[in-house]
Amino acid sequence: MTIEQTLQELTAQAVKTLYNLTIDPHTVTVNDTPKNFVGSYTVVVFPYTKAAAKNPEQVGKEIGQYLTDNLVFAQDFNVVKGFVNIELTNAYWLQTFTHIIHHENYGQAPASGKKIALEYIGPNTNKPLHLGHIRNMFVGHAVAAILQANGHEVHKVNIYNDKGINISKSMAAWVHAGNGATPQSAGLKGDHFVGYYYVLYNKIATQQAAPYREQGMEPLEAEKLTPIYALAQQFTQEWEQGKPSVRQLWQTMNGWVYEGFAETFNMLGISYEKAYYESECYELGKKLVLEGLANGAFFAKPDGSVWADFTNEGLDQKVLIRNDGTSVYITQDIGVADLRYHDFTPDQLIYVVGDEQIYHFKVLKLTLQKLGKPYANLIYHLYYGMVDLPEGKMKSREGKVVDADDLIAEMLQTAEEQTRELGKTEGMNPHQAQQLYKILGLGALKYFILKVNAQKRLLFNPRESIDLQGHTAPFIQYSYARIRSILRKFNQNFLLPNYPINHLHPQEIDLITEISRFRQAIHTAAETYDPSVIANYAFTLAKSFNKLYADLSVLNNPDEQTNTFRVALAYTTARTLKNALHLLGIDVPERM
RNA sequence: GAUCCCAUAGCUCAGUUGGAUAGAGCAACUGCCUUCUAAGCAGUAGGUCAUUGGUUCGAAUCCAAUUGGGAUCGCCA
Repeated sequence: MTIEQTLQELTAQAVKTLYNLTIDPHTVTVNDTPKNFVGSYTVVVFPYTKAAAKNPEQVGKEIGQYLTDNLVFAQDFNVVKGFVNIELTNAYWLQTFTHIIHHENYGQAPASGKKIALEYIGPNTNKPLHLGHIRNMFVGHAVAAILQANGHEVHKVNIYNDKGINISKSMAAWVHAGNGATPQSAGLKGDHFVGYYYVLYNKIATQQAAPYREQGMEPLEAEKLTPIYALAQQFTQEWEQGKPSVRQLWQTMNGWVYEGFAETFNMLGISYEKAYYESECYELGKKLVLEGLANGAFFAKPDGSVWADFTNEGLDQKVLIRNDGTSVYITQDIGVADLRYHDFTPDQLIYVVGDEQIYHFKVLKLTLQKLGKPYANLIYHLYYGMVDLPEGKMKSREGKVVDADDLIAEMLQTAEEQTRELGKTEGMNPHQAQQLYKILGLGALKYFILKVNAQKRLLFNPRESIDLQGHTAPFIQYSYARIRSILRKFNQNFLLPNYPINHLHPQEIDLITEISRFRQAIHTAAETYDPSVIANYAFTLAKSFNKLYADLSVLNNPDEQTNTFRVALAYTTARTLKNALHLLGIDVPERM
């Protein structure tokens, strides 16, 4: 039982004994005592003043006394208004700390038996990754790690939207204007190479559509009349028919893209256990839809298209198979869900996908319910907000995007410049220095994105480089590196079973308190699927250590016991910082 | 038109199941490196928690309305 739970139980007992009021211990509010008051935990007693028929101050004193009398670890208490602040004994803190230092994986929950399949990344194969994917990857990776730390079995999977009109557009432009070029001949990363032709397609289509638009036609309609669109459309149909030359070209261009993606994933430390491909799932999706049509879950329109009706659920009708018999986006997701369910038999299917698709996943869930699938209710759409540029939302078609690879390169460069400026590379060989730039640059980028609650929109200004000071990953990494430096200097065994320290410094207690919160932080982050909980936790812990470091000496105290104890405390802090950052996919340097 | 999301310091964000005087970082200003790494620490200044009403001992937090911003409602993905 945690100390909070103990305090809840005892408060319920106190209320029963003192005022003959029976309450559920879970309803007792126990908070961390704010910094400007004395104490560690605070019990709120306002709710019991009526039953006690006394003022809050009086009730606080009585309950405080009861708690102090009945809790071994209670040292003292004070009452401010209706708040009872409990001070705990040094013995409690030492015991807490001893427990943590002996548990390398403190914070990790025991196995829950819950199995989760988590989908993330989900790129289209017609263009390179951008800042939106970066947020997706960081959030997905972090949430997976956090759920794992909370005891769940997590299977990370990816989905490639590898077929359809957008890929056909890149193909059409390449056939139209590529002259047999390859990424090698063009000197481009594969995904950028294919993306170049996607942008080129849009240029050509815009040019060809100009006369129609001048007649007042909508751009989307005008595009459909262009020869380049006709070619893309033709590829799409021939692809569905399985025409070998089209399949061959498709495979080649997708192959280039996958090579490019792999490089970026590798750079970012992003991985997945299994990839699904739309091209391999849409037929299963169609089959399931047709089964639904046969058993009356869906209906057909006169033109042959297949629909689901959600008007009873307050939504619209939704097309599932087009009148030409081809599948739409949701059709593949039906097939993917089915495959994934049978691959992993998970207890939950998490989809890390942007909030623009909230409606899509609502419909997907309802569609699977209509099909009577057991996994319909396992679906959880973990959505994140769009990334805004100062000018507004990113738009791929207009080339208004922040490219992932460019951004990574800029971060490494920023990290290098600042590191050199501070003269931190002294004594490092070029390889070590490069490693450090990467740890710091990518750490700063990941932290910048993950410290914001994933569901909120994120503002990114490409003209202002991401800070390396303040509320950032390097701040936390710096605390870690400082501690590593101390440990190198100390160079003795400090894992003693007992610390005969009678006078714990308040800042030492603060730090132990902060370290001990890691378990709760993981729990909260997992429950809310929110990496920012961990990001903020790590920052608070680092700050707490930095303050102690500035005010007290860790290893230059006159008495050896204090040195040993503080080094152990620093060691545990570093370990916790490292573990916390690891959950965010962020590395730590030994020196910086 | 309908559904959903958001609104906290100049800027970017925290703020637990409702709890004390709403907190950080950046930017501005002031101190602190002969002692363990100054990517740090301490301090000053900065707020009508969008507005109004309601529930409550207590509301940034819950409810309603209003205002402003955004997303979605494609035989795009």
